Amino acid sequence: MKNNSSHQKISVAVDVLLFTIEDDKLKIVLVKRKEKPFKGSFALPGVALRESETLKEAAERSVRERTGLKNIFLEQLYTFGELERDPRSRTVSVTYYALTDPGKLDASGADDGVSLISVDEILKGDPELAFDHRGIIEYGRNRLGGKVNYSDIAFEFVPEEFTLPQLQRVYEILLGENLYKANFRKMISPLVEETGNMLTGMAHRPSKLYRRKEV
Amino acid sequence: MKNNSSHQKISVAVDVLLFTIEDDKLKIVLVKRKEKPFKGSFALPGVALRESETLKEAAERSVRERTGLKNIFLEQLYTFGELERDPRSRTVSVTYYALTDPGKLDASGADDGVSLISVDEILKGDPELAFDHRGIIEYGRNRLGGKVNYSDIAFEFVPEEFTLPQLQRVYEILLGENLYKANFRKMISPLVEETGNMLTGMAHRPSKLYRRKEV
DNA sequence: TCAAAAGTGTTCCGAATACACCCATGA
DNA sequence: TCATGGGTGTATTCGGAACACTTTTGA
Repeated sequence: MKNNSSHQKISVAVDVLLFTIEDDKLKIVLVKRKEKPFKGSFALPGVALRESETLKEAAERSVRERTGLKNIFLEQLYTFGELERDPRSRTVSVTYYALTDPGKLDASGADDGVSLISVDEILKGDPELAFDHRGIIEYGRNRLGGKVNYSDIAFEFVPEEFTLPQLQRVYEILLGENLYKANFRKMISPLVEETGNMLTGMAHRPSKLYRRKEV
Repeated sequence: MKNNSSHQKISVAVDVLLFTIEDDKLKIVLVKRKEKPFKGSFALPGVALRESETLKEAAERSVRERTGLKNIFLEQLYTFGELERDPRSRTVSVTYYALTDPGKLDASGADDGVSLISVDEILKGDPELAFDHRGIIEYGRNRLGGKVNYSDIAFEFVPEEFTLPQLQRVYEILLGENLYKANFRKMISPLVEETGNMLTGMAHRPSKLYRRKEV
């Protein structure tokens, strides 16, 4: 950190990867660009960092302005600073990833121009995204996969009350592999407690509802 | 990432945590500040990001300018953006951590004003550091501890040829706990191969020298 | 009464843990 | 010959992987 009297012509952006799971698929919130460059393409929701806000506050603002969501899980992902990432000017992008269950997202009243897109499809190249955002999403997707096993992020994708089969599907989608029911339950049971409610109405045995246990 | 025609008065710095292990202690390279603020205090070596360089290139430059080292292990750590971190101006600091064995560091001819300080001492509060650099080092130290177990970073702290007891000490220092010799060897043996050389001159049985095996 | 998915107990296996012992050197 | 640390084999424990089975509902 040197004294920087000469003036930097470098912009700082904060972009957010807002993930959710819907229809058994990992999806991400993208916005359609209304301006050049990449007009009409999908891009990550992002903001220019203001002098009066921290990085995390900027990320929260980005989420709030596009989706109305507040108080959701938000962690810094990585900072991207390649030279040609933004054709307009040299821009460093500090990225955050946010997680939510689709219920909250539906209820929050998102803007028009906000879409939920399958991450798998994006990584296959369809649709094409603005800037280097596909690469950023790929990086974030990998981080998610790694974090499932040694953190509690999976709980962020389900409502407060959830069934164990629901939670297991979250793990399976994030890990990209199927898990054995009995083993999953043994692994997860110290972290959850029954609410006493049941989820009924299915054409099979009802499942117990659980909540996350405070540890 | 919004069109940012209005001008940001935000500086981007790149600071580096250059760790090494010397005298059985984890140490970090610090520089003594010659200017206000925090004149005379130790600080992380850092540079102001230039328009023409990537973040990683800036980190490499920071290491090279202070220590002469090139081609060492370097990974992004975190980006710090609290409002009052730098009293001069709003500064976002993208941090990297670098690892090296002390032999390379000695041989590289570091500047005056460059010191190797014990990380444990710093975390205890002595010496006090400039800016929020103590907190940054604490964050980096924790990351190192976590990474030891699922990556190969320990090898970065030893020379190309090393003994298993040396490598075990690296693990122990990074983990902060002692390991069982036999178990450590079983864990590490798939990753190393004998060079055929021995380290002699000790008042006990000589130890075999190993190199990292390409996997 | 049957399909479908929820829910549970038990075995099996391999890796991490712990322990016990032998080996080669300098002094 | 002894202190010191290098080096190795084996028993034990624990958690994850795999399997087999029972339960409860709607249709």
